[in-house]
Amino acid sequence: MATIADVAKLTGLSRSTVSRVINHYPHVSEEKIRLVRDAMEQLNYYPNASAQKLRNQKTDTIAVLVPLLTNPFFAYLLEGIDSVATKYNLQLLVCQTKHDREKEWKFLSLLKTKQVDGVILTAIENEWDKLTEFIEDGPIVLCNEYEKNAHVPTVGLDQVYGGYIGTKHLIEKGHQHIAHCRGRMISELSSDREAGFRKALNEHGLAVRKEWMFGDVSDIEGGKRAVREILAMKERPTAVFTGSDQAAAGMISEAKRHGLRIPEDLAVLGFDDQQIATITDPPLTTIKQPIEEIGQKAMELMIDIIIYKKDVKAPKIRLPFKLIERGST
Amino acid sequence: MATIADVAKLTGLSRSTVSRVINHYPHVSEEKIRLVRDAMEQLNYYPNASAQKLRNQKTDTIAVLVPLLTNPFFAYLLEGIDSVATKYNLQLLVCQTKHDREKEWKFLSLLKTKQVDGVILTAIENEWDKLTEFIEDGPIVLCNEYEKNAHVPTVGLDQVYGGYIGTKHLIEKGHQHIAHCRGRMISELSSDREAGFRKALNEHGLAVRKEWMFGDVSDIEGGKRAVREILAMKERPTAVFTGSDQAAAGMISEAKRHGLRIPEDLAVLGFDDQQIATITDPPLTTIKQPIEEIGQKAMELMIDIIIYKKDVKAPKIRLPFKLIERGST
DNA sequence: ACTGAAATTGAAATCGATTTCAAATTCTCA
DNA sequence: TGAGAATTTGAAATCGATTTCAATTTCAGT
Repeated sequence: MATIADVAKLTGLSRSTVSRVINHYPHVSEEKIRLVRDAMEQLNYYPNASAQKLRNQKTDTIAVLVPLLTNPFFAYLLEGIDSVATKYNLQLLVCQTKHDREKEWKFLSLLKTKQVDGVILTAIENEWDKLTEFIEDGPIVLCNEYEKNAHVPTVGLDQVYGGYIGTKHLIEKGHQHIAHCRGRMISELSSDREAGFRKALNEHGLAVRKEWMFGDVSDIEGGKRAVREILAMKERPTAVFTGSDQAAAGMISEAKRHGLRIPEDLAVLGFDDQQIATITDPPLTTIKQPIEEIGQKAMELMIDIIIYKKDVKAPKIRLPFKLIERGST
Repeated sequence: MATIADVAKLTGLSRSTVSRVINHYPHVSEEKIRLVRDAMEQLNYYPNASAQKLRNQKTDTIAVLVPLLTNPFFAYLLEGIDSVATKYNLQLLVCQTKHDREKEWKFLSLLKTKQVDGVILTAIENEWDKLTEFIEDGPIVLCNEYEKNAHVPTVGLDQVYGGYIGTKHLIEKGHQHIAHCRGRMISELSSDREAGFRKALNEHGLAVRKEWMFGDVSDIEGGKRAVREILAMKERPTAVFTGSDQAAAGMISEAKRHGLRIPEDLAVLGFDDQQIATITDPPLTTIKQPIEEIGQKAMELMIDIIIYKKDVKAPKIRLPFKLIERGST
């Protein structure tokens, strides 16, 4: 492998001058520039990235922690993050936590070893108090999932309100018996959404039935499982408000398989408005989250911090969302 | 930031000894080990990754090039790759090409700058001849997509045979008018599958109708589009063999929306056996690819090369697959 | 107590770039 | 023409680790 010293030797110049050419510094004569360029070509020289990172004290790499690569929600979030990263020539180190606290911890340690310039979290596995120590090691941006007392930039939605309008929609459709499938129990996002759900029921004098509250439902299989539980009940809900289109699609499929009609026997409301929402039968009524925008915004904040060195403080950015009515409710 | 020199100074030892402790070398006295450990803790010291990479001449990072993060097929491929990478403590630099030749080129150049120890390709955008120059810069492993005369380790399926048995299944179901939706035109994988399709038709004396051959169909939207084209035809196929479950799901949804019955009016055969295949109505008959295994195998080959320094040559590994009959055919 | 082997430790070189500082050269304009 | 400024270039320090080589100390077994 050719190094900068080889180029210097071949041209008869110093490493400094070669470096100046590589980095387009002014005050290098045209003649030497050409000389160096030719030598680099001839030697098939490429600067060693590790050496540059060491010297420049930055890596131009951002770690993105996602719980599950195969969950399309996070794929779209990544897509949003990637679209902005690409524009600024930043690399993405994709880290899958599989909801494992230790993995999350290990990945955050990339900040300590200066392997990345920043971390974007799309979920939170550990207690936030335990994660605060990493803040001094480099910028952390939170997106999608959030944490009320986290003093870091955050991008997300008003999930209480999301839960509220979704539930209200079902009530307005005439439902009195409404179930709720939430995501993980440790998720503040899910808890907020549930709070919105409860608020809507309360306002309309409807009771919250705890046997109709399902936890940890976040994919197709989870949706199917919930339906099976519902089918085993004497008293069944007539509508379900679900935390993701994946889960909702699983519910519709399983419910139909057991002879229920959607929405007559069971109305299903999704969340996200993913592609899958258009191919269920009937198509899903859902609350559209601007997933890619959430990712973009998060990466833009990161860029403000690490590239433009702005002091962004810890803004809590809330993006808008809306209900999209299709056939499932 | 504390460096190894700070630890050395605090302990009164040399950097060498500290380094030995960090790397668990033998021949360091218990006493000094404790001393160094304490100092590291006290100074909150973490070794600088860039410095280590520079010195060790390896990055423990693999670049994975995928065309599209939001395509679930590649998400599962990534999942397979990641599962093995995690086991060996390798980082994944995820690079989305968006089917762009220049991006692919740029990402492959990570090998030249020694930013990654190897590259896994899951698709190919440039002419293979143009990519061969990168082989000398570091190991390249091909998975999913392949290239007949590429002298690099490759993991995939016998797609000709896949196309053949899929088509044969439709023929055995009594269909005489069969359409085919393939992926990108530059994909050898897609071409092989199409070859299998043609072979099956030929063997049964059925003609290939070029207006029933759809190119570039690779997601839900593509499937819907193809159905709209079919509906506009005077002579319609009675069955479609599609290159992905995504596309097949889109077709079923759109066909039903226009009043076609599945499979009576239009039989749809998918490919991959993704989660979505179980929630369409009727559920999808499909050819199951062991997607995650493909990814795992590819990463295992990479590990044989970069960790175990095996001379793996350029094996072409072909994994098995099978047809899963559900309701759509 | 002595000898050869093993254990323990440190000084200095090295990985491959960038940047500072200063020296040498060229330019500008009174 | 000469002084001061601007341009051009290189030597050496630096980023933060690892490793080689050699020196010293300790150990095992007579």
